[in-house]
Amino acid sequence: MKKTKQAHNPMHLRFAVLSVDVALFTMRDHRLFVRLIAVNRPPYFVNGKGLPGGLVDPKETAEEAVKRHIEAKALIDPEKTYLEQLYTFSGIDRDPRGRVVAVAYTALVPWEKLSATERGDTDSAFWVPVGEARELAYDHDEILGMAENRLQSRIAYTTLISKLLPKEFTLTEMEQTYESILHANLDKRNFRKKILKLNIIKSIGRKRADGAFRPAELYRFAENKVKEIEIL
Amino acid sequence: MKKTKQAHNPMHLRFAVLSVDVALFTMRDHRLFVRLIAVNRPPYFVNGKGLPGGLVDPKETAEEAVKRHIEAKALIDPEKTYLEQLYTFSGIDRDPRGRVVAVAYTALVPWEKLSATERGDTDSAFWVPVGEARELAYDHDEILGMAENRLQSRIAYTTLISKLLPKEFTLTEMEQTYESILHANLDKRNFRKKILKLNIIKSIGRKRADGAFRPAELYRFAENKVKEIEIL
DNA sequence: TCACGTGGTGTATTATTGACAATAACTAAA
DNA sequence: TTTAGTTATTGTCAATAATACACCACGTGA
Repeated sequence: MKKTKQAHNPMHLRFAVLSVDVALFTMRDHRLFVRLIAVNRPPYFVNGKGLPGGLVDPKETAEEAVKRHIEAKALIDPEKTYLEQLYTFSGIDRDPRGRVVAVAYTALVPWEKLSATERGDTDSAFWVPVGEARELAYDHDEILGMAENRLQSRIAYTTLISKLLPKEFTLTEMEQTYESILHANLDKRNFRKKILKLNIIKSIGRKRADGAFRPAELYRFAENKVKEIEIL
Repeated sequence: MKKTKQAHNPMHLRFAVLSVDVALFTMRDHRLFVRLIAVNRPPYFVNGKGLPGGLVDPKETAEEAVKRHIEAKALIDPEKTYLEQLYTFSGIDRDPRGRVVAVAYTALVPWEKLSATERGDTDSAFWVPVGEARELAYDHDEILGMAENRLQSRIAYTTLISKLLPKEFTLTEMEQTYESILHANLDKRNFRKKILKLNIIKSIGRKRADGAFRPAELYRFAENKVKEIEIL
């Protein structure tokens, strides 16, 4: 009888506050950074930090909400980012303000695509090396950890790395990006052989001179779409 | 000003109806089946079918809600199933009754674990071969399609198959399960070499006589946990 | 004991991986 | 112009893994 009564409640009496949170990553001189925002709500008054996020409006999808909050909270143009849904966190006490279910997203953006403002830090939004982003508000440590794990495994069997690299890049940059995310060293020769055989990137016939040494061949991704291929 | 006003609305005015849906799979004589339920709500009156699911209560997590609905709607003991979150669907018009956000799950259960009742079909809950489960209510075709895709890719690089096989199984059964899900033929000798080298299963030293022919060695999984290993 | 049907195994070939270091290209300073 | 300094680029060999492929083993029941 209890169950039946619940099941017959009008829908508007059943509600959950729905929110989105996003782990927005970029690769800044071979280190992975995440965009954090200041959290100044109880009980996170003192120097609180957390992932950008906020509520979902009744008339927007979760993805639209993420984009809106990336713009408003992270102060980054959402159109520059690549979004993937990560996981939905529905723990009852994950937010001290009440029942809030969060759909978490991972977002990637190449550092080179960002404007000077977007690269900068303010009191309310700032870039932090992933390794130093700890003790975040709510369950954001868990969300960030899951985002990092997922990123690590997905770059190994998809072309996701293309969403962190600039349009034109060298093989050394590509290799360093992998090494930084995977916390591993790759063999230069074997890496090049493997990547070139996959036909996911193509030389654009130009070189980049970056100092007093041999310039590196520039490449770009053959497709814009993220494909599922065994890379490493 | 509009944005500011929204942002300051009290939380209880921002709501979404949160629901869960589940693609519950089992492997019944080498074919993948999914559990469907009758859907008799407008506009799905005539012979409507859909995935089991329902609303999330304010005091339960999404996973608890899935388990509750697996029991109540699919008429299967949820403790027998293995659950994985699939994706959250937040399309504004996905449910004609109003705004309903769905957290979709995949559930797996070995056919051998089910009771006679659970194996049976009623008017309101029944097993259907995955290939024949089409034209479902709401966006359940999309959810089921995504669940099937995810299952296909995850059995290739995790030990997920263990959640579809009975406790004790033969190598032939294991191979047929892979073949059925992947819609592919595997080489018997190479399959056995590969699986045995991975050390994910161990012989239990007994055989199963299944007819007038040589009995097959029985195996069981070494670990209960689903591990991420390259299998195929 | 033999016919039947499934279970179980080995080998040879090819493809892939992984470990390894020398030369090329360019700049700037002597 | 020569040289020193720095990064870019390339190939070989050995080991391992992947693939293709066919026969005997084992148990049952006629």
